[in-house]
Amino acid sequence: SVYPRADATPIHLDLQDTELWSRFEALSTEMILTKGGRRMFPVLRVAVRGLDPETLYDFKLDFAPCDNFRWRYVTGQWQTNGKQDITNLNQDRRYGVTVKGEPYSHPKSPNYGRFWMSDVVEFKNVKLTNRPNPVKDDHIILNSLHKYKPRIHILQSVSNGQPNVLLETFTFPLTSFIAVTAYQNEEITALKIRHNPFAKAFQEPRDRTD
Amino acid sequence: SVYPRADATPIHLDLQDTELWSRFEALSTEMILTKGGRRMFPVLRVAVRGLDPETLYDFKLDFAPCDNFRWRYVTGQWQTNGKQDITNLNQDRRYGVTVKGEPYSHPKSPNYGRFWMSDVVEFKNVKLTNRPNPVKDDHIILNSLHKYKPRIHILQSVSNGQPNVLLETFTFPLTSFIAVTAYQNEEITALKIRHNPFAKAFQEPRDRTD
DNA sequence: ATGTTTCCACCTAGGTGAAAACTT
DNA sequence: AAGTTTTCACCTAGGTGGAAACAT
Repeated sequence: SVYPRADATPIHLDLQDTELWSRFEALSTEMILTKGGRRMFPVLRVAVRGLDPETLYDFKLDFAPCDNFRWRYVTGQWQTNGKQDITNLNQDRRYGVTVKGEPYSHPKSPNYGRFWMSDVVEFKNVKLTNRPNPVKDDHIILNSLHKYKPRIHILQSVSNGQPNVLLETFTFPLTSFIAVTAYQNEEITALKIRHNPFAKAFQEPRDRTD
Repeated sequence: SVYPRADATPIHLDLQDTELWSRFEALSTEMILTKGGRRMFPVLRVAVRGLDPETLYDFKLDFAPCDNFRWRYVTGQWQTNGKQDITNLNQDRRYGVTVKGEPYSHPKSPNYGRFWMSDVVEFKNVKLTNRPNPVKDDHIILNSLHKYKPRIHILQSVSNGQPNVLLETFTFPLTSFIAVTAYQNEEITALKIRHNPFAKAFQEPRDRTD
């Protein structure tokens, strides 16, 4: 049995770190794919409002293709190949156009609205890969040199053998990116190194004004 | 509304690593308390059977006092002080005799029976402390030189504002221990160093027969 | 030519018991 | 004397981009 929403408050997700995302977006964000799976940086983080505190939800993440092109980086610019490439798309009954495989389920799913709203929800452990059949369920398969936008799906968790109910899907245009196996734009590399603590080995000392 | 159990299958928890626990138990197990919280070693791990796959459960862990004594280690033996010490006990309406504070909630709670039964449930991140008011909710307060036995509580997660229903409590006598701020029995220290990978710095090379 | 894979040094993050300092 | 607290070197575990090797 599905719990009806207690009220008509709209569900609202506030993307965090918008200033950082904007700096990447201004350069065209790139995300690395590896066989073993690579985390996203920046991490997709959202503050949540408008859930029923006592209802159970799943949070899921996937990546919708922004277009049907293959992209290339030439003379400092991202360009499309000109021709469409639809071999990597498929249609999912539940979520619409997306990529192969299941969406990534936030590891705290299922949980109550009260929990999801109590702190920023972050997808820091999802890993992007180009391996066709990843071993772990925290891996999402993407195609290199294709452009994607992250989507968060909120489902009402009903169980009792019934499929969960998709309540709403949120997309975050500011966080769209081109998947790559090696960084193309060296300004992107520099921005990753500057802000990702795990890349500290590559930081050069910098003055305090930036 | 509470889901009735689908059948009368008894819930069953199988303690894992019983051989290792036995070796500690034979020496009287000790667990370290620190201000910042210390993990247990060995880790409490159980295989679960008999849950309804589609019903939602919480798994909780706490520590029941084995007695009302304060213990001391003299001339290679653990002895009671002789006098009772009841200042550190209190009574909890839901769980019976236990220690101060809330039980530790397994971080995957709430989840479906199907999930809990799909793999061994391990409480590797719970931390034992003697700090009166721990900052984190993964800390459990114990009293040094007192003896405890771990208990796992299985609750049916109902939410909708109602309190969860305690279905059953399991105790694991083989895993009982005396809480200490420094190891007393050097054979316990040696056994910890031999089997805990984080203590590898203190391992001496040993032959392959043990 | 273009794109991918592997291996690596160098980090983050945090779990060990030892030993010395401290408390009562 | 007995027990606690702090600091530390040394680990586990795993996330970075670079660079060279590899593939097509």
